[in-house]
Amino acid sequence: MLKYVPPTFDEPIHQRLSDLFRERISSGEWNEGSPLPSEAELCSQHGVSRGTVRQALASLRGEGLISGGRGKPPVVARPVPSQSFGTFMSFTEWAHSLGMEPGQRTLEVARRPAGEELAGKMSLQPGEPVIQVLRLRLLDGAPTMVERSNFTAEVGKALFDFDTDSGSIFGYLTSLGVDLSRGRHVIDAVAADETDASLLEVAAGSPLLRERRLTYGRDGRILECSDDRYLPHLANFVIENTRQSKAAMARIPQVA
Amino acid sequence: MLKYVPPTFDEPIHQRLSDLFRERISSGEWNEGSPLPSEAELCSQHGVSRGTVRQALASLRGEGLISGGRGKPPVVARPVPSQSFGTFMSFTEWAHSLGMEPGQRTLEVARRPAGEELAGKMSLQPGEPVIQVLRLRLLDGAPTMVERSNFTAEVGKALFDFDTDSGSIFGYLTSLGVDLSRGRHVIDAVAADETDASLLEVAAGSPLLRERRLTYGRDGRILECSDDRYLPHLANFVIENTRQSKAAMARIPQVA
DNA sequence: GAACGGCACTTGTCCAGACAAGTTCACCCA
DNA sequence: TGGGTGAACTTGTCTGGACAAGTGCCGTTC
Repeated sequence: MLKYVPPTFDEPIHQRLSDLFRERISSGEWNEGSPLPSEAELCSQHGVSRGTVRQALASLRGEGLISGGRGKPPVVARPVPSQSFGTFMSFTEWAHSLGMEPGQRTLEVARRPAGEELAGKMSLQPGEPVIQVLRLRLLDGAPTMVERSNFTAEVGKALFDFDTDSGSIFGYLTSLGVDLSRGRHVIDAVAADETDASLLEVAAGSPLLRERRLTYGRDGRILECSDDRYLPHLANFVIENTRQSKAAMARIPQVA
Repeated sequence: MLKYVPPTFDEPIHQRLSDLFRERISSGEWNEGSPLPSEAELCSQHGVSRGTVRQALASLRGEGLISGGRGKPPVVARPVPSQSFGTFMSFTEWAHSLGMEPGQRTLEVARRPAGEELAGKMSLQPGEPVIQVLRLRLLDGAPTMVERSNFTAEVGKALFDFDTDSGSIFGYLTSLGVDLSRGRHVIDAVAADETDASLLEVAAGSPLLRERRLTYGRDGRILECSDDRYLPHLANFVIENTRQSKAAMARIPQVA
């Protein structure tokens, strides 16, 4: 075994290794179905103990990136659809990840007192002010989604200084240091109302794929409550699950 | 440290421990926000080495069930919505998990040659036989979902010996040793056609939440291709994601 | 040429130890 | 009484070792 290599950049070795292995997989250097180097080789190449290599590999196994059993090195598993927090939460970032041009047309930015229902959803008092934004979102110039967002006044006031036609509210708030930390998404279907129909250029009553989202800050407070309505032929949601790993998703009987 | 306890039931100790810990969390014995016993206590209680305890805890960390850092024992994290493979894949199992009565009415079980499109989806030759099942699914007697399933002939022929009005095809095939191993689900919205509308007792054109599923065997072959259409006020999908952990889900631009 | 057995190699499990980094509590001093 | 320091305790990281279970290849025998 080669000599001990101390951690650099304050990151533990096992994390650096797992990051490196992830990169090798995503770059195609280690491609689907191909075996990884043996543990002994990895220990030798990186000058670390077997336990450290195994810890890095365990992390990849937990993510479903590799699989295998005794006697043979692990192989790279089938890619599982997943998206980073930012790509999933931000339409703009999503469009860019597709190599498509995001667009937006703002219909309204308003400060209003929250009604009973909205206040309940956002854990606010009825009448408490919220900032509401209504936008049409486009992909490569095609109307794709109607977005109705409600932000707490504290967070949303910054939007009066932001050109909501320029792009991602998620990205802008994040750049201001707003810690948007967790999302909860409920997916269902609705009929296009008059506003939806007009903006999306479909008949009133057409089925739309609806995603209702609550976005939480680090302290668990709800910062955003939104309702996005997609043309279903332009956007879907895909998920995979296996016997070995639970999907962090559930089918629920009624709207929360 | 106490003496070595050999594994029983062919399951490694670390897995037995992580299963036990999961049970303690889901039963509420270790409830949200409360710290776990220290590693030293767990080692002592279970008569195992610290490495083994840490391996079990690492598994729970990877699932997001516990979190924490140096100097303090981990705490139980916020519950994340998730469902087991069986509960997500099987309407019957899902209903039972809700404490609701599942029901089904079979409209048809037929053996037919696969058309071009279906054959393509199922990696079959056009004209190759498939077994098609059309059923209405009910929750507590209320029409909830129209299910159109297509099985390979090899798997689906068993259904001619099964009373499809009695319950879960997924459960039945599994009991026959059919290894239904992985699912891929695409979620969108469609307008109810005449059949849907009539079965679900809604107006034609009403928005339905559609889940299209491919079910794979262990060897990666597609065994089932189905199209489930839910009344959106009776069933939704919920998912949560955080900056720390990717959701195994993606928004995609078009139907695969 | 095919089948079987043995051996070398591989991964999976579990143990033990050491050290670093972080937390908490008790005691002492101002 | 309050604040600071040190020690005990806790988790995180890394090392090394041993043994079991599984794989694959090579050699020998039929």
